[in-house]
Amino acid sequence: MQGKSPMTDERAPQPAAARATRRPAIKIEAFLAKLPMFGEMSTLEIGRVAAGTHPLHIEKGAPVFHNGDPCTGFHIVVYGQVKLGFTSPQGGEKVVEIMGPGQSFGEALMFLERPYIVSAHALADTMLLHVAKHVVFGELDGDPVFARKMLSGLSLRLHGLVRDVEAYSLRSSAERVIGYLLSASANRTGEAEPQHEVLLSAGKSVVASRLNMTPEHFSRVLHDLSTSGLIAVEGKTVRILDFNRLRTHNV
Amino acid sequence: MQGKSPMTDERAPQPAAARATRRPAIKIEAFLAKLPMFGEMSTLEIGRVAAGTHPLHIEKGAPVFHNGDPCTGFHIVVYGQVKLGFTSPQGGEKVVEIMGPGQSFGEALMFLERPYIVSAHALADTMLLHVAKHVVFGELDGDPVFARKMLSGLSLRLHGLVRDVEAYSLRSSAERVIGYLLSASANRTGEAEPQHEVLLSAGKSVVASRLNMTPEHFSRVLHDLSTSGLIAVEGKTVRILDFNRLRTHNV
DNA sequence: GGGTCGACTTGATCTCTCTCAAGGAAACGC
DNA sequence: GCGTTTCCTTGAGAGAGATCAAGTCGACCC
Repeated sequence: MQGKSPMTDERAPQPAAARATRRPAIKIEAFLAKLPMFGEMSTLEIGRVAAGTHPLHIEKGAPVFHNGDPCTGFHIVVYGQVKLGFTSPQGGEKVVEIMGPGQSFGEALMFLERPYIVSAHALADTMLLHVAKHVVFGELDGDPVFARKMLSGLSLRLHGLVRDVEAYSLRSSAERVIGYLLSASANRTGEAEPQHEVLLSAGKSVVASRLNMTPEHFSRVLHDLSTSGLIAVEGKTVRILDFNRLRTHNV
Repeated sequence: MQGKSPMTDERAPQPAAARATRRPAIKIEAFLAKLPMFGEMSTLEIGRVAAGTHPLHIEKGAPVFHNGDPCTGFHIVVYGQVKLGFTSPQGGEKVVEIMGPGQSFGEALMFLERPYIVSAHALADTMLLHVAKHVVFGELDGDPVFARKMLSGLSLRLHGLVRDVEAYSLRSSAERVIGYLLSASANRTGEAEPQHEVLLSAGKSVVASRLNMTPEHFSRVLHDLSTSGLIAVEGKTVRILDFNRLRTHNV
């Protein structure tokens, strides 16, 4: 669920002082070239894309954009973390996705030429790249490989969303929590052993909202799973004690 | 929510006898050319696409594909109606989308090269066109306009799904029903007056599942709205009596 | 016409999850 | 160190919606 960071790891934050004073002066071209989306582009193309790109530094808690803002391109996370979510008129919030380094968001809206329907906020001090719409459209015209990658990217997002809809509709909260833990523990780099230690990708309230439940209920589910000896929770770290029983746990 | 039919209207079913004996021998090229997706293609291109297309007739209730089946292309509804949904191991079902004439489904899976995660069943006697994957991939390479349309199509689907997630998470069932009625009543052809009569796009149980609620509960909500004088239900027809009060109805 | 089948409605009850309200506990600032 | 703030946990109660079980209605079929 969490992308692999090509530049930095949000899980090992630098001291606040370093963050505030020395912002890593990244090489945009080099960064872009490592992303799957631009993976097979020529240096010429990468250069053109980089020219239409500008960096954004967003402080923890600050918005990247709001529901209703016009969309002028899409964003890529360099370091830090961004949450995408809705706010209901009554004050409720629902987190749709948590994006980490190397992940991008806002492509779909860009193609639709509509304003955003979600808002985005930084969960940590974050650096983003904003890629202007016209650059993407320009490259799309001459580069079928890029078009294919873009299509794959959107399809993947769509696939994930459909899975979410399934989870929200057909699974109980406990099942969603278990699913989250198992997928977070899955080794991203291949078929290897799943990790026994899982680090929650954000604060518990945010994860709870992502899983469509209240923080209170999330806390209780975690507690129940601990009591049953399936996991052990310590802060943001969850140790999975029994994969098999966790997978087959009834509610 | 329901696409406009370029060929026929599923809401005015022909007599069963006619359906069974005379299947309209449609001209594939002409049909494809009317779809937004292929709208600006040359006759040459349309011809190539048509050559990679084959028609499917699915009886009411029969499956188009199942969860887990490999994906060899995507489908377009010519006439009839198809529901996309999950089935839970415990027997529950959740309808994700109801597709009518002119609408297509399965593109995302095609780009991902993964098996289906939903299943598709015909809700009426239905004709589909199956467009082979390789044809799409071929045209994509040489036709940036087509690529753009494909990207728009996927983005639109993504957008709809995000809206669904918002509705499931932040809105009550009554609000979802109201939202469904209002969007079904919206005049698709422009900014004109909304329709006062809405025809449910499928049987009530299917619509209920689409809205993430049980048939019983859907029935009760409809009943309540009727009692409040906001709508009048007669079979599959819902007459909207008071748009303003319906829009602002509290729960 | 009566029978059967499927779709819908209505009622009674249950339960999962949310809400509200406090109480800890770790993180941050000074 | 100590207060303050923010985050998380725990408890008690309420509510939206699900489930289970009949019952009604209309369409279709001999």
